Amino acid sequence: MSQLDPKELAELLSPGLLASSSCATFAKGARLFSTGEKPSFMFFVASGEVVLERAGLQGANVILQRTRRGFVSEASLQSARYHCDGRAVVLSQITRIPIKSIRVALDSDPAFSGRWIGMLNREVKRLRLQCERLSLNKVQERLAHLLETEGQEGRYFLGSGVKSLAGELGVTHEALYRCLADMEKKALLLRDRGYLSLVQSAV
Amino acid sequence: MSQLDPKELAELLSPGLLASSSCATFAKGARLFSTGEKPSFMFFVASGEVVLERAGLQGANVILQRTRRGFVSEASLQSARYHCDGRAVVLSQITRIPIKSIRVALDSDPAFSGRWIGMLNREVKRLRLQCERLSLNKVQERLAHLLETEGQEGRYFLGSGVKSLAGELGVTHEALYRCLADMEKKALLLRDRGYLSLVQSAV
DNA sequence: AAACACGTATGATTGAAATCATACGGCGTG
DNA sequence: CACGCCGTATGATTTCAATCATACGTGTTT
Repeated sequence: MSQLDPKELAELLSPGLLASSSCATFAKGARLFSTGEKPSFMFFVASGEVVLERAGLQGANVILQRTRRGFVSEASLQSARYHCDGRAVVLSQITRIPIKSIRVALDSDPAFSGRWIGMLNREVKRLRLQCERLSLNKVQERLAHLLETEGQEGRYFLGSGVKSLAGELGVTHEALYRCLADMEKKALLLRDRGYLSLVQSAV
Repeated sequence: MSQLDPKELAELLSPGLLASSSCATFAKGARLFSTGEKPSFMFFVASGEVVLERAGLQGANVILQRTRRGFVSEASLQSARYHCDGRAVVLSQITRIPIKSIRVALDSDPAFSGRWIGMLNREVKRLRLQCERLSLNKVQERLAHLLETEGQEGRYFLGSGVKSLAGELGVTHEALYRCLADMEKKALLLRDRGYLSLVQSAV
């Protein structure tokens, strides 16, 4: 889930690891892995969008994470089984790196394992921010928080639609549509070709 | 924030690191660190309770994390500045490990850095679970999820009171009091000397 | 072309938690 | 001891999001 771009992926991995990795295309809706499977690859999303989801207690799927660029399920490195499903929600380019090779590299290449730790640290921070966001109780607050923390200068790309974003924010799509319409009407938000931009002094 | 007990701390650290670490007692309310400070220690909570908090947009403090046992703010390892406050909410025993020593050990001891990565992986998983929990929209669901995922066989220790737990669940203390009373009345929950236990078939 | 699925969008109703208010008991302190 | 502070606890009211319903446009499939 880290916010790495492909260039950063090359910087993170050692040349050997980069060589042992392969690319694959996943169609919209395709599974990367399923709950209970034994992890054998680390997945890096180069383009498209992948979600981690779990069946909720009442049957509704809960999105654990949504990744447009970066690693999916880093923790699978040391897990015997997946604890959630990984699925591409749009056509996605995925780099797959054998987990075995990563384990070897972590053991033998201190520089690489330092970079790996840095990636995990950033991920921990990101997740803490997401927890903070989900503990806000108004849709508008959550959206503003997302735009402030995840956007580039308050500008955020709405890749795979409002419904997907609603899931990430932990609200229904209806509530998010209303919130977007409200904020636009009040000139707190701009929508422009798939981008959301926060206008000054929006709370 | 990892769920390590003190024995696990000794297992995680190398002997040299363990030797360079020191213990300290923090009074209720005492600051471990403040936003903007330069990190110089890693803090491990041996007993008591520490929260990471940030001033919310409206002034109310948002709890990013609550730790009764385990590391606080692992990401400070590579951060120039703290991005939140660390505070003991009850009298706490804290082990402090110089960040410089940890950096040295990570560079020179592959076995240690492997254990460190494992700790970070567990933390990432824990945070994903917390996000999942916060995306549930009923208090009872969040509480049940907490007890199922964080408790020992559905048994969860209510260390520093209901108010603190309410903050962690992202609900008001009033709502949590009502939820506890309701569930007790319906015999879905047992409260016993500071422990919460889930009775079978509670959703 | 017709039928369909799906994302977008908005209206009406309901329900649950936030908010505001009040009260009680323990604990520490002047 | 009396006072205030804080956590606990519950009642009353408000508010906001969930839910249910409907409609429109687009792209795909038959």
